[in-house]
Amino acid sequence: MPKDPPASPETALEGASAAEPAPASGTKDRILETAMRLFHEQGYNATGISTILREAKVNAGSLYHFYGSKEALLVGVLQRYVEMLRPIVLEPQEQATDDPIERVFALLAWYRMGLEITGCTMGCPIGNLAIEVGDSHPNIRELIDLNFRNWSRGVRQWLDDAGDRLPPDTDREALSHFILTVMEGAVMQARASGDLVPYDASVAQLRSYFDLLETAAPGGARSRAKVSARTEPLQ
Amino acid sequence: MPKDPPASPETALEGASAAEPAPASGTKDRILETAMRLFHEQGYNATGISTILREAKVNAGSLYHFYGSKEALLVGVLQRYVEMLRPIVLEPQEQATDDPIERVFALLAWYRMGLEITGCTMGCPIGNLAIEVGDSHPNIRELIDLNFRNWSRGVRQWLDDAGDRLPPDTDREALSHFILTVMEGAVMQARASGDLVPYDASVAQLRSYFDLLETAAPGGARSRAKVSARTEPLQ
DNA sequence: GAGGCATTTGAGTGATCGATCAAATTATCT
DNA sequence: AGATAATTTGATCGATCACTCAAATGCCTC
Repeated sequence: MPKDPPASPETALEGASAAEPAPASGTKDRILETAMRLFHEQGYNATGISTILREAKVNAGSLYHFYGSKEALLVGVLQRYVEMLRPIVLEPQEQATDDPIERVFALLAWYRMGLEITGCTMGCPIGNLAIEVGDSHPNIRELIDLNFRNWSRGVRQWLDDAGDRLPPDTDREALSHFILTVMEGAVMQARASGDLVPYDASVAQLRSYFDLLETAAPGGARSRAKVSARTEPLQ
Repeated sequence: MPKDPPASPETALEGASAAEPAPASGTKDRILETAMRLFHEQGYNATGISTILREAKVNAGSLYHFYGSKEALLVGVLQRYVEMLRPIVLEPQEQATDDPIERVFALLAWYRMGLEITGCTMGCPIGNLAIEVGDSHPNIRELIDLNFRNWSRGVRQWLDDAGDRLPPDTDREALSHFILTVMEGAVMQARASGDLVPYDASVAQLRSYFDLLETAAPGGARSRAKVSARTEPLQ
């Protein structure tokens, strides 16, 4: 059973503020968090500096004192996401369950919660930026890639932890990329359709894939309780 | 063996122009095709009307004679994509192979070609718009969704054609959404990483899933030639 | 409390945004 | 040819864009 209900994706961001020893102003953090929220809600290009200034209650000079340009602000946002990945995204799932494979699906359920709360309007902030500004400047693309690679590496650790529940020749590196692929693609489709049906369908297919993999693993076909009839070995 | 090499995703667009009885000007088409290309290359928000005007060699008044606003132009682009889906995207794969499941992977190989040609800088134009402008206005979201639903429906037809090569209780509707999910997510990751590795990894995992499904199908484990060791029933 | 540095103020920069419109031109039809 | 409609021209609109900067204010140390 779950140990601890993880915070929703949309409320989890605030929790990362008080981590550092409160370095003076707070203005810089307010700018960063406002930019993070607006970039997520509206996208990077659609978010004007003036909107950030208004919502963060900051003057233009202050923003440009801390961040030399809008792009530098984006870099700051992406660096923050790198910092937040483990404590906000991965660790809550590790708290939620000890089962390494269930952690994968707990993570997918966490993103589902983000979709549900926003009525399928806001997707993965990194994925959004990957598509909108992914190839504008090299260091930005690399920061987005870093977020993705860390995400996949975290999932990959879980897959490694699953041991012989997966077939020994399973390409766990590829499988971890695949899981990120499924999450991002499913979120995109949920936003386009305006409901969670395609998201749930994709997660269900991924679950079916894992069931088949576990059935094929040396651990045996009986390791999991509810394996659908179609995953039985030949009758 | 393949019957006919399908045109690449990046050159296929031009072929759809001469379909109609050449209705006068050509200006409208030139505007639409230029907008289609620029939205794909740069995104919707990052593309200025002035750029479209310059590259299409058209004056502002002409554009606004045909399209009342930038958003109306986007609607025109999305409608064009709806028209192009079957002749440009789906039918070439049906020409390429008769095997319904191989058509799925031929389609994925087609998108891979688009990534390869552009050096992993341009993704799926619909997916890009889904994320960037997906929830700006309802009719736009619906047009994007229409593109996705038609895409999935086409794939779903192939899955139906596969008959008993898939387990009878397979949720083919969900599986067709899943395939779109994998394509879009894999394209996103390829753009972020700047190479095709995560794309190929995701497609390989999807292939592995299909192998497992086919093995579990009543048609039997021996229907396909090269099934990896891990897909064997219990040893 | 004086000096020095970080931060904040907020008016203002030129550039570009999407969009407008009257006039000129071209095409279509009688 | 003449009338009517469709299309094209291109200057121009106000709004907003990302951004600058000199001056004012706060904060810390000595």
